[in-house]
Amino acid sequence: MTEPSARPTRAQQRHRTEERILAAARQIFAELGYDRTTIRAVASAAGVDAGLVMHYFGSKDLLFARAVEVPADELPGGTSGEVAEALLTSLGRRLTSEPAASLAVLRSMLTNADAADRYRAAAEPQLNQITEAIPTPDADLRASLLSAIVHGVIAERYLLRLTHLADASPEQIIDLLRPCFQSLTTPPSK
Amino acid sequence: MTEPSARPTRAQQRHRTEERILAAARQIFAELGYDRTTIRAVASAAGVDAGLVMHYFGSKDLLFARAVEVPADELPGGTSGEVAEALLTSLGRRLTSEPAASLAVLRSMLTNADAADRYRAAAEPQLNQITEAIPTPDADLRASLLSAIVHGVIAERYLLRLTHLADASPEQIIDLLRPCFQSLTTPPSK
DNA sequence: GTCTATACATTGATAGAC
DNA sequence: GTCTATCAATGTATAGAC
Repeated sequence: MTEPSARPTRAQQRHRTEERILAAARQIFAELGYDRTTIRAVASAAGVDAGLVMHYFGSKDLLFARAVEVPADELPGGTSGEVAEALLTSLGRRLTSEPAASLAVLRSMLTNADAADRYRAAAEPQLNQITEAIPTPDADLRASLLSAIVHGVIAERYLLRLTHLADASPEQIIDLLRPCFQSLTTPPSK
Repeated sequence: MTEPSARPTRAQQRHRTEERILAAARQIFAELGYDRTTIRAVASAAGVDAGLVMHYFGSKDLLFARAVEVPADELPGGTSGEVAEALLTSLGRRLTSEPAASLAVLRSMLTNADAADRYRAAAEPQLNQITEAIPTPDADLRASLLSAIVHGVIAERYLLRLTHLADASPEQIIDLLRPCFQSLTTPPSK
């Protein structure tokens, strides 16, 4: 037993550089997507060597996996109307400060099978929860459409930067989408 | 002047192989995206050599440009209600038989600046036409949201293959989205 | 016109020095 | 623990033979 209050240079130092590498990876993956991101670029941004990154994470795939792993955000269920509003607030949160990890997945989604799987895995519990709250036979399709809308808006705002979408305030976007979400979460009035 | 009815092996033969290469390129770009698509794979799929592809198109970028160039589909304008319905029919058409060129652009959009520009260029006239038909100050934002929804649905159906979205019939999707589109194209009833 | 051979750069990954 | 040196593979692009 060495003194417990001493600075543990070993594991602590490693953990710090590991976090630094992960932060750099998240940012670059989000900017360039999976394919265009190189180990060298990540290492350089983190101020370390490329070999060290490999030494820590084993491969580019594993680095990507570690960089984008994120606890699925909680989405409270409830009645159909409540779910619609919860989805809107969730969207609002993601429209104000979107974590780099989600953007990395979004951008890599279409070119990396791993990213696509991650996206699906993250979306599935959300989809199920939404599905349960919608009292129609086509609830699963409605939930999928809601998911598609959310991700379409985020993608075109953050990744594609369509001007009008990028400039608008989250509140404005949410207000415009509210009728959409309500119509999708409630059965036809017929 | 050689006999006009003879088979012009020169230009005609070239044109045929060029078209074969372009068809192969469209398909592979749509499947793999810009980055993962290699000249070699395109050449192989077209039954020719990689050098020939370079000889014809000059570079990978130019090949991509030629492969995905497509006349912007006409979107008739009109009143806000008519535009909503026109958008839905347009979406329905793209949900039944989507040309490979559009999918190639969609998949490459997030990783290739060229593809992103092409996407914007193709979307802009549509956006303007929609904007003009909506009689509200935030018409441009509404148009952008409509665009985001359309592309979100297409991306998750064709590229990500979310099961419920991939299995649903175009009519079912359109019917569910109709209220959304109407609420976005018409001013608040207030 | 079409294909072969190859130059040149870049990348992911490995082994070993400090 | 961190970095240098290097390997092997891949991909774009070029030059030239047939």
